[in-house]
Amino acid sequence: MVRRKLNAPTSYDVARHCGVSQAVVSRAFQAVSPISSDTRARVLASAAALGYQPNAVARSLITKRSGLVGVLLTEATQRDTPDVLILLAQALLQQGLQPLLFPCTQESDGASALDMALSFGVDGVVSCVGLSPTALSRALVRQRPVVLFNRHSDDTDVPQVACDHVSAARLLASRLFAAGHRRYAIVTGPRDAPVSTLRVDSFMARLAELGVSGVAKYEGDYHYESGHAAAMQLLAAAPLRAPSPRAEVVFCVNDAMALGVLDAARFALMLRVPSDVSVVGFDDIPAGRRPAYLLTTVSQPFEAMARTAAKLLRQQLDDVPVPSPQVLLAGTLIERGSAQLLPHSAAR
Amino acid sequence: MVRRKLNAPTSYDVARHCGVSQAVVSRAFQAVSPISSDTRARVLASAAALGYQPNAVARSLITKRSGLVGVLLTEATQRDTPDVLILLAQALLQQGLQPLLFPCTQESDGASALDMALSFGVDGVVSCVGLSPTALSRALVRQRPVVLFNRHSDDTDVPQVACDHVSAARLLASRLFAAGHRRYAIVTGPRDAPVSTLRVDSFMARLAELGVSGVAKYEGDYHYESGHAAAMQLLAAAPLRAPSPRAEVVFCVNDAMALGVLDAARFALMLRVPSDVSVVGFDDIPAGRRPAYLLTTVSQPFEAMARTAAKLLRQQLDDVPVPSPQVLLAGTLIERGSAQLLPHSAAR
DNA sequence: CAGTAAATTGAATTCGAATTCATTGATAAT
DNA sequence: ATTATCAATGAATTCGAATTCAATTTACTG
Repeated sequence: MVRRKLNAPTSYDVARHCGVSQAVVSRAFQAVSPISSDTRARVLASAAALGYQPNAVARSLITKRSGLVGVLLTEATQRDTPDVLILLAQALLQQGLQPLLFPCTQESDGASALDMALSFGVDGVVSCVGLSPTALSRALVRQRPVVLFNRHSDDTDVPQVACDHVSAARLLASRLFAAGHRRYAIVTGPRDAPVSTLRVDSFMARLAELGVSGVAKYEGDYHYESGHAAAMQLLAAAPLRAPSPRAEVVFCVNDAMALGVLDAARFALMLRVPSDVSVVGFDDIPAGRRPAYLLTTVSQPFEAMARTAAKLLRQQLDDVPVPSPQVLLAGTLIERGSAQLLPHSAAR
Repeated sequence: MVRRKLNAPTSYDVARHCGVSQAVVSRAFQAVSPISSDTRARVLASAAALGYQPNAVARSLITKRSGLVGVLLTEATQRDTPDVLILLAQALLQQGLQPLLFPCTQESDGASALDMALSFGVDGVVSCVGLSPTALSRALVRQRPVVLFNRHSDDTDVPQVACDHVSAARLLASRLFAAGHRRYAIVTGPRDAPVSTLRVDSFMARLAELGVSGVAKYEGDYHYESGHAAAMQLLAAAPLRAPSPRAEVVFCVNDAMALGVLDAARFALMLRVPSDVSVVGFDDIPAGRRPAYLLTTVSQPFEAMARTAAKLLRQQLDDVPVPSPQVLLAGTLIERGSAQLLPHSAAR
């Protein structure tokens, strides 16, 4: 029986076709290896004729390098910042790494996703999911670098790339204060969302430094609807309590909720934005850029973050020492119509 | 020297620890295999103690099954319908398949991405990218099933899952006609975008059947801005040519452009929607649902499509014959404020 | 032209789990 | 008691490419 077409040709098939040994075929496909350029050309010609491509599985079994990178992400990552995934994928690809996806339903699934990724032989991991120290160490012990993406770990040896939520939130607070605002409300994310907590706490801390107190809080869930609901409560027409007149500014920890607040304010509460109330968000989602919203917000530098994460991974894989593994990239304040960030006098 | 911690424990380590042979360890990790439940328990205990997990690379070398599925997608897929990727990923995961991503810059990169995927040992492929017959056959010859996602191939043996763009576009045309509209304009996607062509042609064909002619066309590029530009030209205040008064309806082949049309109409041209002009889109992106837009559109059943694609793949991998591999799933017309789809009398 | 260094090549081994096949032990049937 | 049957186990082989090491060829030196 002739070799059944079913299986892809192997290096032995090429070797036979070309009249050399299998070892030579293998060498022909490596950048640097002891082989004459003449032989290499002949081998590559045979390979092309047979439609041979090296089997990545067999290769990675012996080299312990697969070229695969596990990408751990939550549904939330994908829903709130859909760009992240494709930007990460492209950045990894540019470093010659294939992204292998591990969507986690829960933030707590991270550990098992990581183990799964390791069993698939990934060379490293980019995690948009929080990872426990023990889970992390399982990867690190096996020399599988992990880069945290917009997640924090107390282990300072683990490279992290994140938007500088703290500075951005503080700057936002400073600017709003400078623009004259004194009464604030905040729409937070879920209680256990680390990024939300970070943004809220930093914003509040800065306000406190500036002497602002009595900030109203509403716990949202990152979705548009909860922003809408928050506005209905926070900005209700008749303030129930005398000491808390309506907020002048609503800071939402993400844009989706900010859009909900905007719509509720305008269409349900008949408030004008920004004259009656200002609204600021965080993330710079496309919808917020449109004339219908013109949301003032903070843009996260996802592209730079993705590139940095991929580069950090590449460096660690190449055993290049990573000097300062904790990279915080500054977000950009984007002033549109929904809130003014500078005093009138300061605006040109 | 003790076994260096570097490498993960292997089945031999477990075998030694447990006092059995490597073959037994292997068997303990398979669902059906000749092994006593007692031995299996002991092996699994040892495995847990050592932190052993079967090495998926070695396994797939011998079994020729990796549990990996190549997901081919273009940047456009990700940009225009970001949900698709995560829905696909989750659907595949539910079938026990890990998505390995291959983002293609060009629609024409599909073939090389497919080859790459094959060399990584994927069990099958879901392609959101068009694939040439020769590329397709390379996969099929090796028994790697391919499912096309929202792409068409003339090869009727290749399973395809898609939104029924034709029916949806025709229905949209019928409904708009029934609502009394007679003057139409269309904002298309790029000339070579297959999905755009399909939607436009079907819409036009139905209009032609209904006796409508003189439909204005504008070639957009799927982006918000081109919708805006299209509206500025199509709906310009002073109609330049007598025989083409302003369109009553603008059909955009995707929502992003429809939002551009809406904003241009309202904010730049000071037209009221839908009384001066109606706007319909296609895709049902989140932004179109918000009070600021209320876009009438067609929703693609991405979740069902993703589930179907994953199931089709699973079935083929399990050698279950796939009866009718071409699955068209109906889109849903969603009437919001930007266009009326039924005659007043028909509306309850 | 002998003699050594350098460049190529091939045979054999390796990676880790799955699987075949022969063997052992136990149970059931006669 | 004795053979037939079956379940459980282990030794050895396999998957396909990379790599080590020895063998061979080629090139160069004095």
